[in-house]
Amino acid sequence: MSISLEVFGDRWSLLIVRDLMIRGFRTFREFQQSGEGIATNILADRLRKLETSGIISSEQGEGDKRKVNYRLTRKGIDLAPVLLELLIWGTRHEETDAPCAIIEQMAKYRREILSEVRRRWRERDPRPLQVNGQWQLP
Amino acid sequence: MSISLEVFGDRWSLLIVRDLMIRGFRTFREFQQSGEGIATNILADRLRKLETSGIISSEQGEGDKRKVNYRLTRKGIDLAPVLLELLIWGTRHEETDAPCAIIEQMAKYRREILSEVRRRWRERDPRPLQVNGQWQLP
DNA sequence: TAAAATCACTTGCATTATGCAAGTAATCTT
DNA sequence: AAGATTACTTGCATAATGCAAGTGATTTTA
Repeated sequence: MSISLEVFGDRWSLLIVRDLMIRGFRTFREFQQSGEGIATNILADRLRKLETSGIISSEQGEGDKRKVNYRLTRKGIDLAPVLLELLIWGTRHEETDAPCAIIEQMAKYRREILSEVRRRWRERDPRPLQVNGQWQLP
Repeated sequence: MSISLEVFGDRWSLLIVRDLMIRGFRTFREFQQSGEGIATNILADRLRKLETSGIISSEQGEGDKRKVNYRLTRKGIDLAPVLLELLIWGTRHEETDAPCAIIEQMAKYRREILSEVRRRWRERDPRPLQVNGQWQLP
């Protein structure tokens, strides 16, 4: 009934979740340089809040100990259907340059996309699922 | 690919959309008194922005000319799948007091809920679809 | 039919959040 | 050993939000 404000009441949090889920981001640096233009203090704050609310987790990078790897939790990856519907909606109503075929494809292959999102999460596959608008399905 | 910031980058807009979609809200007053605690200036601003971005429309109330009736546009009602997935997610992960049965029911009856949401929108049926957590399906 | 109430807002101001640039500590590379 | 990289923090200006009160158009009440 209520809507989680820690993810949806904020300008940046959902973008972070999306980048973890489909762009394969892992580190602070990747978020910072992604071109969205989030300030580093805000990024740090949002990562902290997402962790506090159980949507992401963090662990020190193995190998390079400076790095911190962020990852969606189970609760976080369960946002996949929400995000997918949102992307379909956005593609349908916002992007004027998206061909109808792509929209229909996304809607048609919901299941396949979702199962691939989940597979990559489970197996910690870091490859981005969407590369300039194209879904990388198996 | 991108996420609409006029709806999802903000604390209030999505709540307004939800209230239009499943609580059957129509007027300024209803939003204001809904208990969420939105300030009237912010409410006015968000309604204006949602209208500007084509998600809601407004018209003068017939009968009482003081009233303004807000309504989702086609673009707005197309957010139904997003919102439903979000409610399912929220019920599953936030509300500790929600029985599993209700979650399963929501997930199972996606289609029915969506088609009822759309029917009520088409026919301008003002009854709330959810009354204290219970879906009012036909 | 005049006064009070209702409705959808607006205005002014204090508080809070955000953005920006610079800085820091730990680790890693050269 | 010096410089670069990483994940942040800090200080401060700017923008957004919240609060209380006010406005004008209508509608209801006495």
